[in-house]
Amino acid sequence: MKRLTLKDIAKALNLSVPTISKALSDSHEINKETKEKIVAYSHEHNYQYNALARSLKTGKTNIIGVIVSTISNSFFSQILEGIEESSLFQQYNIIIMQSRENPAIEKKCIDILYSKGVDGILISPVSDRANLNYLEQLHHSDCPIVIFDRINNSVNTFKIGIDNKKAAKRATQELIDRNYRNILHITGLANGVTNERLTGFQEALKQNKIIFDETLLLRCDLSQIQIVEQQILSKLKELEKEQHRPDAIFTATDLLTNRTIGLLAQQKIKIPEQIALIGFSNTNYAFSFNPPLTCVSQPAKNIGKLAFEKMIYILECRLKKREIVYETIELDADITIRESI
Amino acid sequence: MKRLTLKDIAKALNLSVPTISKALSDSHEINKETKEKIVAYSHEHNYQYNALARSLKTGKTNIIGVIVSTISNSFFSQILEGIEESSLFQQYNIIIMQSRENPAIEKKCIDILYSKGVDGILISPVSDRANLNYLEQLHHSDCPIVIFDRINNSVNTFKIGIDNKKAAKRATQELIDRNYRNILHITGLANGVTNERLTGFQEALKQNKIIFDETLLLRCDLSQIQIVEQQILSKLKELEKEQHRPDAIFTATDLLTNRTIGLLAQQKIKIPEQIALIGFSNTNYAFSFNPPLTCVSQPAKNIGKLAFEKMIYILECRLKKREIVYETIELDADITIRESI
DNA sequence: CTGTTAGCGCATTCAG
DNA sequence: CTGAATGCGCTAACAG
Repeated sequence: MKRLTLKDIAKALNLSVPTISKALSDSHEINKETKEKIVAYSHEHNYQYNALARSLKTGKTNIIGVIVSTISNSFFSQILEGIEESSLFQQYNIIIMQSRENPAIEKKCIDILYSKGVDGILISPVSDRANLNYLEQLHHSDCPIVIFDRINNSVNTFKIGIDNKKAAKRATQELIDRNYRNILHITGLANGVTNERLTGFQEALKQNKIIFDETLLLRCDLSQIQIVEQQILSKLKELEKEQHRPDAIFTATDLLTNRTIGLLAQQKIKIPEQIALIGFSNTNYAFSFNPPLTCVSQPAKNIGKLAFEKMIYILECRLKKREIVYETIELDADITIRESI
Repeated sequence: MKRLTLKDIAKALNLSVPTISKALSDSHEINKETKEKIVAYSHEHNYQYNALARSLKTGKTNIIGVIVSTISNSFFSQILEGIEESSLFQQYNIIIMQSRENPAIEKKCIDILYSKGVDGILISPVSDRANLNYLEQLHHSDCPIVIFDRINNSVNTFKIGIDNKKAAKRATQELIDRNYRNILHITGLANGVTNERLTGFQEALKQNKIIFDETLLLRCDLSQIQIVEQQILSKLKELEKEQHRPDAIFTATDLLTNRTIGLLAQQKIKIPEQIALIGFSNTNYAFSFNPPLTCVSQPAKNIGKLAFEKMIYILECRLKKREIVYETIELDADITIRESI
């Protein structure tokens, strides 16, 4: 069984191709009875229009490309769910690609999406530099870009994320309010998001007249889980040895929070009695942790939803030749108090 | 800046469109120097071929469609990661869609993917019936199908999943070996996968001469999380009241495992001292749970990888007009022993 | 109301 | 080695 085309239907019903096309798009130009005949036939034979041909003709694919670093990261998968949900609603589809924290792969993803003729690209960029010029250039030609999550850059478009500094500051303040003073901050290697969180952490300390202690800062290489665990463990041991055990830990990413809680359990260090823990975490599992985790969770699904909606807005404006005023939207992250601090 | 086409390049270099086309695909027909000139120009101006036009011409999109029920479910997001990884390797791209456990949406997803001209579809079908005839029909025409995860159906194609009965039987046996006898099985409403797990559970009981007790079976409506929690709670209370508290729980899905562990903590029921717990769980977080969770975890990423590879195999065979012998591959699920039983 | 013509961008004949 | 002609399936402009 080969794929049915307008031509096939036209031949079968002794009509012309454009007539079929118009009938199926419910044009008022077509006689009611012929229309019904055509619709009936095409339903019966399960006609599906060829989106490639249509897009080639119309210049519109109704596909939005999405680039994240890792699909299975729960933060991103929640964003993706938000995007997918909105896209369904708007008759759009999405192509998802993974940049794997690698600028070269990211470039390739962008190129592929562009060659597929996506109507726009939603992206959480790998780095603060790398492909940003390229994205800017695309955005100002025929492929609009909306940036989410990692919004600390100069691209002139819509950017949706959270106020990381503020969220980190609040989390730190929660610890300080409970009289924790020696707070170990565990974060990733330099990148926009974690840097902002570090700043928030430091500001909270300063505001409370606590002097920032370099030894209470650990930067982990997040690319390999074993290295992360090893780094955290040796930091804990180092501090232990110097009789400088922190009374609380603030972890800057989901992964770090997760591993830290597991490692503390393994070392039989009781949370929060011996060390308190607050962290960024976007899993639904935080309440099942040991103990139930107090955490900062980002409105991930909503970030996805907003990013998608802004894209649609751009596409509409361009269609109607309307001026666009870009904004950067920083949503608030929730702090959920449970039992770990 | 408008998109560059072959025509633009041809005009700029005073050559014809076919010459450019051939040069860029590195055809031996083209003179080395002209080729270099063309390649240089197209690089400099960042030419990206129009995949729509190419696909329309060649009849191949190099896109594989993937349909899962929910992207953010960690089991599926791991499968997706496996698929994406393999697809990158093979120069394919994937379009991911969510069926949301709804046959009507599933049908729509299939139609959209077909209309986009995907070269094939990987799917974890919503139900054991619903769209299976349709899938079978597509598979035998021009859009091959590979089924993963929910493979308990009669479609004649490659099917990749795990042996659910076997895995459930092993998990149950682990409990029995530790002398738990009153085991509560919490599962979803009827579907292929959970039914098989139930069968495995019952077989293990039978083999150990334990009589299956209807009151120790709870079927939850997984579509709403609140309902799930309420159902579990009232079951626990009911059993409590009848002085029939189970000594162990076996949960059949990731979601159920997660909520159960949280609820038990909330009710101050100690695991495993008061009730032991083993469950299907595909999160990386199991070891951070309260207590670290003994669980059955499926080789999700590998399921995705295999499903994709089988699809490529089908496409190759069809191209070379080779006979295909379909198989159903049931991978083994690992049981990781931690501290909850 | 229906049909004719044209062209989206590309790859694939086949001439020259 | 290069170019002219053709068509993938569809829609849009126009003619009848």
